[in-house]
Amino acid sequence: MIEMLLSKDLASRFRAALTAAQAAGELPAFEVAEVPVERPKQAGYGDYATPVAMQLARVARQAPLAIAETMARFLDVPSYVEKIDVVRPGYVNVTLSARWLASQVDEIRRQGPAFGNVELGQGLRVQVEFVSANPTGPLTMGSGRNAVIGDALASVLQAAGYEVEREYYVNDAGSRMAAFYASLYARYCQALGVPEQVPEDGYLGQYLVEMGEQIAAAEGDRYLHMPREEAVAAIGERGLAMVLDSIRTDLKSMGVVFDCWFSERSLYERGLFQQILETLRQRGYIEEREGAIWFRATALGGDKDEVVVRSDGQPGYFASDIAYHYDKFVLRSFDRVIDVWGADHQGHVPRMKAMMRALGLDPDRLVLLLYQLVTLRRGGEIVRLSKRTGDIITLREVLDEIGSDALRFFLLSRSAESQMDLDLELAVRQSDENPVYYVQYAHARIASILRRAGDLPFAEGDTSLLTSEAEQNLLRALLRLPEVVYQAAVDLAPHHLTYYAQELAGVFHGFYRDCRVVSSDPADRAITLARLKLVDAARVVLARTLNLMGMSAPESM
RNA sequence: GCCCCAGUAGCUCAGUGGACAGAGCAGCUGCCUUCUAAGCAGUCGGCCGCAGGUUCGAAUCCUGCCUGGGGUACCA
Repeated sequence: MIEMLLSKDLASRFRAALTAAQAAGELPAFEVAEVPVERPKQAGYGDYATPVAMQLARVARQAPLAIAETMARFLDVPSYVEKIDVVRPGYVNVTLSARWLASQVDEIRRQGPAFGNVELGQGLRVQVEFVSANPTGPLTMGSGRNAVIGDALASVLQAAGYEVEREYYVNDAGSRMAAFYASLYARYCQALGVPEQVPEDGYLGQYLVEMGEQIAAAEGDRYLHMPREEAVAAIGERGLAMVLDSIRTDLKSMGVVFDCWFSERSLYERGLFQQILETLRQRGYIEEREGAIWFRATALGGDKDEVVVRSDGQPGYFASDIAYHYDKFVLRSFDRVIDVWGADHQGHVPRMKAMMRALGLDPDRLVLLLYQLVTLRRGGEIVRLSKRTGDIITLREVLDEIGSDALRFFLLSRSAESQMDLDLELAVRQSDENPVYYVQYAHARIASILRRAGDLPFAEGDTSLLTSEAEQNLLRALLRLPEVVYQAAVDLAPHHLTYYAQELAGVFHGFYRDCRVVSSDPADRAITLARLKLVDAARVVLARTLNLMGMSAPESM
């Protein structure tokens, strides 16, 4: 069974201590809220601390220090704690027992790849829908950030005890696709020497020229003999399949694999959209105006109404979104859905929330996770991106240049709401100094030590020998993973993993400096076995951390 | 105009109510006979955009302003 997080356990013990002190008449009656337990930034203040006494000073009408002392006196001190200190303004500091810390080596090794899991989700079903780029061309760097955030978030939520499904929403309907089909048709014609213009709002990228040539080479001019509309549709289908195939390939080479590819078009083919539209109409959330059909978002807290069916009779993107989210929540009954969106879609958030209300669903079950866009530079020069004009840096190009591990780490290492600059020249030039190698190198070092150990029976190692500062620091760092997973899952912020990974690697490198592990001196046998066991536990934790980030854990570098 | 995100070390960014504000890169000084120097140790570097306010305590919360990015009713 997975143990409770120490910080949560301590919080409840502090709370119980306050209540007990009240019952004993040593503290006045007041509402005891949740007790904050934090990790002191400064060394020397222990492993955990609570400032709760300062917060209670006013309501308890006592000096913070007195409250802290009283609370400490009534505290049921758990076996993993070495000592409790009450200090200066009113902090209560908790120091973990060295012996208990060392004993966790066995616990980590016992849990293996499951170490780091926490019970937060309790089996709740969560869908993470991400990437979902229009299949009109190759994936861009923006989709790369989306993929990395979505995939790592899904992994973190799984580790936190949720039942997670990864989904890609294929926008295979609508006006953008029509423009794509017409553009590809034009390129196909041009490849055969037939003059045909790419439409005004079409896609100008070079990749479409190549696709047109490929189709011409494979099929000859047979599409030219069809009625034009039929030919555009047939070539479009073919182009869609080609693009989806390349998208799938690119994502797979980043280690991103989806459980479900959901077709937008299917929402219409199944009649689901028409059905939901009727439901909303009956509920009074639909009205016709200026020849279009509108969703009355303003009646449900939205900032403005939204067109569902345009005056030309074509359903807009929002029409699909309504049916799609009905399908997610009602037909597939996900408890929670997280849509990962670029910040350029932020304007839709209020209407999505309004839509949830219109469907009779709790808006909080839908989370729109927005990430700011990536600004690409080449040597300081901003590279403007547009799939339509064809001025793009593809995800594939960057992957080929710096590799999946480095790209994932880089794109994951900033919080979603922070805009980020990626200088392509720098990314390539600094690749040797990239933190990704720092972290992976620690894993390779561990593997090297374990190889050196040969068949030494370190499973027999006596962990109580692991008392030095370097060993204890490493133990503390290893035990932080569950807390990091917990926090990343609560905040929906997988970037915490990258900072933890660097810290863990740093602590390990320090341990490596201070502690010779494999000694040839027979007198050192006991400490060698104990340290090998610790190193093996470090391997487990570092590998899990890399795995959660979707990165490889190399045995050698 | 209005709405959203950001503004923290030379650069890229963590930290969003608690103890002297952190990391990586860049700069400077040292460390390889010994399990991988893609490493380690040290050092330099900050009116946390500006001005008020709330609080025992503010980079963190509130108000106003400045700067950058994004959005803003029939594109997605």
